[in-house]
Amino acid sequence: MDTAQRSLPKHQMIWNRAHQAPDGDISSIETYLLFLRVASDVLSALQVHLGQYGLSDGKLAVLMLLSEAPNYSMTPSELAQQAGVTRGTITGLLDGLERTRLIERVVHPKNRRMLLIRLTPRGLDLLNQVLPQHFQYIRALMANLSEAEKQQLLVLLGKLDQGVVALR
Amino acid sequence: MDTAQRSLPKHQMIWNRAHQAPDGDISSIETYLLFLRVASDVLSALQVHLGQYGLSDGKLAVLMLLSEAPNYSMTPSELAQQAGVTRGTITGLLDGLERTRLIERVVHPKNRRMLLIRLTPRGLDLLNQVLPQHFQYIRALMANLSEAEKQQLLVLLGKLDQGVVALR
DNA sequence: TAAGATTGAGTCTTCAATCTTG
DNA sequence: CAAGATTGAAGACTCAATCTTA
Repeated sequence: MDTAQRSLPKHQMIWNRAHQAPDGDISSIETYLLFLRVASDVLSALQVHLGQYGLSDGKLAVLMLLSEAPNYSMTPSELAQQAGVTRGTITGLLDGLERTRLIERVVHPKNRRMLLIRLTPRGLDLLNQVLPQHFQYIRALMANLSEAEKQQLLVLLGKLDQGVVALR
Repeated sequence: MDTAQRSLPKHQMIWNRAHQAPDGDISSIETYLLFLRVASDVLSALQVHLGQYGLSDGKLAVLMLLSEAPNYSMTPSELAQQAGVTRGTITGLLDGLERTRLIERVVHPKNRRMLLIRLTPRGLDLLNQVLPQHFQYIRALMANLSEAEKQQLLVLLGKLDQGVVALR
């Protein structure tokens, strides 16, 4: 069976071109295109899932990071670095989280250039409500894979990631 | 070896919580988190790669779709549907592509509600320059996977995608 | 000068509202 | 009214410029 049959028309085009190309390496392209499609499906499903709680991936990350920080507090820069986004992005996420009272911005006692971001009780409550649901969501998503298949997938994803890293 | 060790701090947090949870299903969560990380790595690498030509994933899709259309022409709605984005998004992509003269908007001869988007010679040239490079890029990305591993990955991705579809 | 945070411009995406034409 | 395209508002992201404080 030809997996590319189920692809988007835009992928079908690449597919056609690859067949015409001198050194097409069809299986790499087929696998890559399927990966792209599954990745964007998984990502957009996650967005929908978290959207039900008014959260995004980035916002959830901020909440989780704060929940394990001493005093439920960190600076914006620390959050940016640990969540893997820029400081500019963190500013935007914090604006949203502050608007819904899930975090507070307080002045840093030691250094007036910095802020301390503190998880509010309301934020902690939401997190404790969301996380179990989130685990269940992940379990449902992976339900079609056996234990052995998950281990396989782990290995293969590792190799793919090595390829990405090598191109950086 | 523990793959989660290489994860972002934000993933480490989920990881900790999962271990505390009553029914953690650790391997599902571990696999899901690695998938998320590899997916965003692959997607952002693609963005960087296409950015070198002033293109994005969506813009490349538009160019490819047009390159195989009769007369190098399609309507915005057709493009939206086949590229898998909304009509609003297409308007924005076309604005960008028109600014750099890769496409033109011409009035539809049959129906004045519609436009015809036509690939310019310049657009076709760029596409013919980009595509071979793109294939080579994909080949490099997948270089760590053997033929058998690519086939395995194809199967596993299919199962993961079934999980996503089931949740919709 | 440098570090921390914010703001502004720009991209890509969505959805809802609007305008034109059928 | 319905269909096609655009626009506007909003979120999430980047990078570069700016403002404040050290």
